[in-house]
Parts: sequence; C-alpha cells; structure tokens
Amino acid sequence: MRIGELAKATGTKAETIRYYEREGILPAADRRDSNYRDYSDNHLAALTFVRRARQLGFSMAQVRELLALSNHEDNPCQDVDRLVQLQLTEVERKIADLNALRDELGQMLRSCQADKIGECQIIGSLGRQSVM
Amino acid sequence: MRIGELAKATGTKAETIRYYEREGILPAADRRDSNYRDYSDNHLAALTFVRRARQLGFSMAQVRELLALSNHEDNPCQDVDRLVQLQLTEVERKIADLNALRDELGQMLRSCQADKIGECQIIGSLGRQSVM
DNA sequence: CTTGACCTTGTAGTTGCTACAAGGTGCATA
DNA sequence: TATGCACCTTGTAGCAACTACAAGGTCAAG
Ligand SMILES: [Zn+2]
Ligand SMILES: [Zn+2]
Ligand SMILES: [Zn+2]
Ligand SMILES: [Zn+2]
Repeated sequence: MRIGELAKATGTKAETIRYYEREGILPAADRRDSNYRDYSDNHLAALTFVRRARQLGFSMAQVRELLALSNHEDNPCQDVDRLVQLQLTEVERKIADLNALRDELGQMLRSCQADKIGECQIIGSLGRQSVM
Repeated sequence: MRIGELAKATGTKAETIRYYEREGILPAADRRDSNYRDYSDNHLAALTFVRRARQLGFSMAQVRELLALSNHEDNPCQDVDRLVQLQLTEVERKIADLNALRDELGQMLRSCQADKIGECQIIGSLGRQSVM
C-alpha cells in the first residue's frame, strides 16, 4: 500500500508516518520504481502499535522501549508492566493536578459577584500566590 | 531587585522571565548602570499574575487577554468569566480523557498473567485498534 | 587581584508533530 | 496526445513554552 492508504487505514497523516520513519520509530518502507513508499501488513501492524501507544500517552522514547521489548518474545513481561505502571502513575498524577485546577477555576467563577473588572475577584485572585 | 531575586521570589527561572519580556508578556525592566535588569514590586505582581494564570492552564495568548482585561477596570467582568469558563471546560475535557486512559492502562495491567513477552496481553493489546 | 556568583545577549534545542514549497508520478479524460 | 488532477517525493521551517548553552561583562568577598 502507498503512504496515503496506510495513513487512512491508521488515522495518521502521511507526514507523520514519514516523520516516524525518519525517527526510526517505523522501519523504512520498500520503494517502487517511482520511488513511492510501499507498505506491507507488517508496517500496518507496527504503525497501529505505535499510534495506540501514543494515544495511551506514552512518549516517543517509551514507544521505542515498548517496540524493543515487543521484539524479544523470550524476555519477561515485567519490563512491559513497569512501563505501563509508570504511565498509569503519571496519568493519575495528571488527573489529580487537573482536579485541583478544576476546583480552583470553579471557585473563581463562583467567587465573583462584581460586574466591573475593578472589583473582580477573579482578577484579584490571579494576582495572589497560590497556596497549592 | 535583580532578575535572580525576582526569579526566586516567584519560582520562575531567570531565562523564563527574559523570555516573557521578549514576548511582551511582562513590561521591560529598568536597567542599572551595569545594564542589569532592575525590577519593582509592580513587576513582581505582574509576574505573579502571569505565573498563576499559567499554572491554571491558561495559554500565553489567554494570559495576554487576561492582562489586557485586568488593565481595564471599568470593563465588565463577563469577559474574564468567559475565559475562566472556557478554561474550566477544557480542563474537564482533559480530565475525562485521562480517566479513560487510566481505565485502559489499569485493564492492561490486570489483563496479563503471562511472564514471557511472547504471550504478553499488554503487548498484544497495543497491536489492536482501540475501540475508543 | 583573583575567584565565583551573578548578569548580559544571542542562538539553538526540546516534543511530536504540522505545514509548506518545489517538483516528480500515475491515471483518467478531452 | 495533452492535460488535469490527485498523489507522491525531499527538504525546510514553524508551533508552544520554555530551557540550555556559549561567550562575555559586573560586582562583592577574601
Ligand atoms: Zn530476545
Ligand atoms: Zn469578576
Ligand atoms: Zn479601560
Ligand atoms: Zn505481559
């Protein structure tokens, strides 16, 4: 398949696929006489893997690790678990941060009964140090 | 105060402060004979405002808007409210996304009882299209 | 007078793409 | 056959919001 088809099949822009190839995240494709890239089902599987990992919030570096791990079938699962656990912890931290943010923004919204910015509690609270 | 003191007082790197000045987010500081920047309490207040807004997840562009609004004391609060409401909505969307991520990562972790990567459910599930 | 902490400017790197520009290819249609 | 159009190629530059140098100037302490 050509890059456009692979792009459509995976919901990835062609430019992103080329970028992955440049970065060594995806193996280089075969070339036709026209010099067009020619992808196999293996590439489709690999790109699906990469995109899914990225959607799950793994960094490019982590994706590289996951790819390396997935190529060593005889290795223990533990290494993969570690990465997933790490990512889970990170996501939970972000959720906690965002919950705190949401609360603060909500309080700001409720706090201001003024209608001129001169007395606006929101503007006022931006100028104060956070207690967080 | 010199840039280092302002940096310490606000938990901002000196380089970031210079960056804000370049970007017009902060007014330029006075200069001493040495050409060192010299900051006033007004700068401290302004930088505190900026940092707080950034911590709350506002983009630089939004910070610019907030700053512009805060300089028009006679304007209605509504404009500020709108920005805060927008940011609140955005934060809530991110929380929802991350909750979904957390669930998926949790399921992945629980799904794998294998101990060799060859049979790893986690690696397997990365290769499959997400249903989300 | 030297050391060391601090400051200056300018430039380049970070992450993960995304957006051109300038040109080549391949296929349908007039 | 020509020509249009969608698709492909490479290379380079841009995005956000910093961050990290490098090469040099300033200032107070010892
Ligand atoms: Zn192996
Ligand atoms: Zn208000
Ligand atoms: Zn006004
Ligand atoms: Zn496993």
